[in-house]
Amino acid sequence: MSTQPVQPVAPKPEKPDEGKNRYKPTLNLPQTPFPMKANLVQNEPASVKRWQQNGIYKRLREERAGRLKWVFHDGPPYANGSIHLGHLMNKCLKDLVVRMKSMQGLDVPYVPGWDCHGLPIEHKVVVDLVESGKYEKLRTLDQWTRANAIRRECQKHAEKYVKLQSGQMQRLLTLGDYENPYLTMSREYEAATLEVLAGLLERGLVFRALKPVHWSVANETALADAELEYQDREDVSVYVDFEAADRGAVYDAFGLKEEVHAESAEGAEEEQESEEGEEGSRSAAPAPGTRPHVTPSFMIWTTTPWTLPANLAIAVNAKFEYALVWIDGNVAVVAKDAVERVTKAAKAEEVVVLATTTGAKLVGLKYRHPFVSPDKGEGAPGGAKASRVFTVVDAEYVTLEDGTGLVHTAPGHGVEDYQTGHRVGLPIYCPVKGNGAYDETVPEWLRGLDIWKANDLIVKRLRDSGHLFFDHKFTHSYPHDWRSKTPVIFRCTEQWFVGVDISFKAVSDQPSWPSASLRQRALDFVGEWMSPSKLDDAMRNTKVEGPRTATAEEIAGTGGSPADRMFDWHVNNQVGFVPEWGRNRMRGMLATRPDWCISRQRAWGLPIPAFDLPDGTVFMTARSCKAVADVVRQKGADAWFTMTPGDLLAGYDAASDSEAPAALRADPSLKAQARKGGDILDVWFESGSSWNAVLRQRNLGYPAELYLEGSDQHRGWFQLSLLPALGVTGRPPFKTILTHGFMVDRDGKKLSKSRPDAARYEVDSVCTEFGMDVMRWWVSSLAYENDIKVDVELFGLAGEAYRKVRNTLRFMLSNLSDFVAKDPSKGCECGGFCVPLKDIPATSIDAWVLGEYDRMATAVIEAYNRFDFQFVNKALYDFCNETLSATYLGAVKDRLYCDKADSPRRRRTQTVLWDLTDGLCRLLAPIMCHTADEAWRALHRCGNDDSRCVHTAEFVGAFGVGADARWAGVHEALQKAGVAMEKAKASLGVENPLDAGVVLPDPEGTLAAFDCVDLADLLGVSEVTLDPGASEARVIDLRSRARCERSWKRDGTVKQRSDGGMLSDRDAAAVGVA
RNA sequence: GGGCUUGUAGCUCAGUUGGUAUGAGCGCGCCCCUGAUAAGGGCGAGGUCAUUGGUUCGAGUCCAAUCAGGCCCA
Repeated sequence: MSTQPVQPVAPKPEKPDEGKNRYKPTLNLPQTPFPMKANLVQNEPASVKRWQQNGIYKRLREERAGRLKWVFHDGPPYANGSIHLGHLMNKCLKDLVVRMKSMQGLDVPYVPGWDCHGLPIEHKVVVDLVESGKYEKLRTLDQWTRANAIRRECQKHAEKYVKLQSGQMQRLLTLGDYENPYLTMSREYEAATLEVLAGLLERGLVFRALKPVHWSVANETALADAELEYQDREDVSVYVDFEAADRGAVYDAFGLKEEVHAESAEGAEEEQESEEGEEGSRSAAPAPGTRPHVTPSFMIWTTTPWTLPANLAIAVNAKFEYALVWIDGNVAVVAKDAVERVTKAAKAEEVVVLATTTGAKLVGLKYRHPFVSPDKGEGAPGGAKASRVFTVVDAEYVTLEDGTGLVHTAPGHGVEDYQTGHRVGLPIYCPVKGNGAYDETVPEWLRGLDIWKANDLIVKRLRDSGHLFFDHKFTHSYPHDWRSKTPVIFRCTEQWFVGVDISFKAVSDQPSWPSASLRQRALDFVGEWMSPSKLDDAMRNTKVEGPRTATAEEIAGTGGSPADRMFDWHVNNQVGFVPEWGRNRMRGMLATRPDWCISRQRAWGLPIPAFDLPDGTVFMTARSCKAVADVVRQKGADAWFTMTPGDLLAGYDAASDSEAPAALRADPSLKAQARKGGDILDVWFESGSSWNAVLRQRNLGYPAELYLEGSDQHRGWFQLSLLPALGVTGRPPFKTILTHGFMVDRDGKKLSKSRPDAARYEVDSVCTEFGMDVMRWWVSSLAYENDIKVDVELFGLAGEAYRKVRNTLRFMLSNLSDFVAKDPSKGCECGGFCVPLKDIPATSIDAWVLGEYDRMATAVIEAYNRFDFQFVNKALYDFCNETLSATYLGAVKDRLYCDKADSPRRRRTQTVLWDLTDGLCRLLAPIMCHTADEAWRALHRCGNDDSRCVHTAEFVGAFGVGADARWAGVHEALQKAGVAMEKAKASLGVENPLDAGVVLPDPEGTLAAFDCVDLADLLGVSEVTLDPGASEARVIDLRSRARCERSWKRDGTVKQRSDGGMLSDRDAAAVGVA
């Protein structure tokens, strides 16, 4: 225990004016049921419930029916797992857009949706089935029944997460048609997606081609990246010499001159004889810079010798330097920087670099395949021009980290190889069948052989023929099929594509369509980058266009006609981008994107309605696709798995379909013998069809005004919506694209799920710790176009700002407890205590604050319309903090408290407070939906049964009370006086402003037009007087003057009254004493 | 490695067509009020504008390179 003596606490000296509180009961002190503590955790869900019960979304749509339409379209999140902070921000930004447009009197439909198909769900479901042992049973079923069983499980999974996420998103206080969301797995949606596919087929944009995919030999199926497991595996690494077909050309490329001397003729003969190798005549290395009498080779490296039969090219990097090296009697081309590594590994003895050259010089040189002879019918059909001769090509992806800098290229067995093959016009050759055995196009000794067994055979063959420079076994990480645990291979399979460079085919209903390709059309609509000033001009000169359902003039009574201020990024028929640099980004991606592979070999998705005819032709036309779409609309995509081809095509008349295969047209009954294809559509095709499945199918309006997603969607949803929409409708599905950035941690690094405090960043957790209105305030404060830093500290900051705004509202409400308003928007002429706004003098402090509101609200609405929520946030905060809390409310406190309750001056101020609170709640409503509604309902005295709601109201852009233009000068003078007051504190010892008076200089007589009591109240002093002769503000110590016991002012009128109290004239009148 | 993009006070951000950083809010420090009170108000301190080089009479602003991040590709 402390032994320090306890100091007796001296009783506080009684203040001289003990009777200070004597008049307190006579004051009009603030009073309100609107609590300081928000208790958002309980109250927000209550608001959500009330909005749901009152059907706010539906009511809003009904009230706005006939107004100008503004269609926002939601990109579907994936129906898997709980939502995270990224969803929170994304959905809140969307909600801000929907609400702020709605509050400008526009009709803004918003249908939330979910992406339901796809691998992540199927994968999860199959893992669960395997773990529970049910999968083994499924294996015994046929392909279609098994798929159907898996699909049923997937559907249950998707439904579960749609429900979960829907609840979570509504907890974010977002407003939308949650009763009728769109699901990509619903029948109507699926049918609409197939109609998009049919539209593309009609224009001739869909085709079938080979593409390498990860292939499981064990299960004979294609695998997605998520289905790969990396395991260690021992393989053979081989360095193979591919002989040059024209030795002279190679030496020329290295700048080695033909040596002209006596033996040259003889030497030439020797060369011809030694074609098969010089193993017997190992000569000494020639001097560097001289041309050896040996045929050089291109040395490649591979760890998959089984792909060598499919070799169609050697790739080099044009930028690298390559060496011509003498290695123990052979001459090989190897990247200069790889020479030492390669020869050391092979323990070569004599290594001499004879010359070097750039990769660019090697491009176009010819080489011979070591064992494939096209002239014997081996190899790719039409692959080699002459016997065994192939070409060296350039490829940027060639590196020096492994191998020789020369890359064995088999377009049928690798993604990069495929792209290179595509680029230089090689066939996509894959001599390996689905079961992992070679087909009939390989050399005889390999035919029918399993590729893994062929590895050793090929190595032996190369060694025997002298083409093997070096080989060794090594262990590396290699992809395996997650289910069978067997190694996967790259294998070309037939896939469906949407071609981006195909000219459009004319169709009957749009005969005049230009034939430009999808890529060209997309680039045209994305357009060129615009400088900020050019963009500004363009926007100024562009009038709003689109599917008007009402003219701007028809939007009556929307105060200040927001339509006049409508801000449209969509100009010159080009898509608008927010931020503008998105245009460049998208442009670059469109310019370089490959054809779109739209087929997948899975069960959980929308089937591609293609059929194999008995003669082996694959058949899918626009009309057959539509016929299946009709079936899907009735029965869902499951019909594909349960119905027969004949039934699926029952509504299809092949005889009248000019696109149908000839055999089918001749004999339409063949369709009964067709076999259903096993491919499903890429899920991106489904979400990329939402403009049709949602906007057009539900008659919401097309195109959408805005798509809003993360910037990753420039490649994803934006682009993959744009392409099909252009193919089918000829127009982009959106007028403007808005992108936001991604969340990073406090150090600007990518967020990791394993961060130690991850639990605090769960959506549920931030909702409980901070409340959604705080989180929404945080979202509105973000510079969302860049990376977004997330940190609980920042949420705390948002919480403080929230409390500031809340307290400002509370203070205003608390001063309206005795105020009865009668719809001030109609001029306050009927009953109530409202003072008509037109009666407010321009020089009054009330006119000033209304003028400030007009300025703020106008700027805020403009900022809303350019999606600059950060500006909105700041403007609203500053208005609450500076204009109201620090300035106006501080100044009018005295009259609110001390004036007689029904004095005209007090009622005037209350009128203004009422209007400000009402207007402010509306402007805040898109951001803090719960609190704005809570305050607005408190203002309007809504009881529990009253369904009125701020969210169906509209913004008040301006009250139109002109404030005197000289107010700016007044505030400047007051600012200076404030600084003088600070100084006076020290010099005069006046600490309480009410103990002071201020003499303001007024050389031009400007201030004389204003009420000195207003000025005194703004400064917080007891009295302001003017001095036209002064140049600086002067502070006067008024402590010798009597002080009003009620208002504490020393205004010079204070004297003893009939009740014995010291009161000023105003207070005496208010209390009713003489 | 490529395309797009970010880097201004401790923190979040303004900084218009190049012309001295009047920067703003929060936080921090000092003070006032106690009739907005787990509130309200006033004043003040804080920055070599990521680094380096260039263009210019003059650069946070234009150009180039570098460093550290982000998204999408490879």
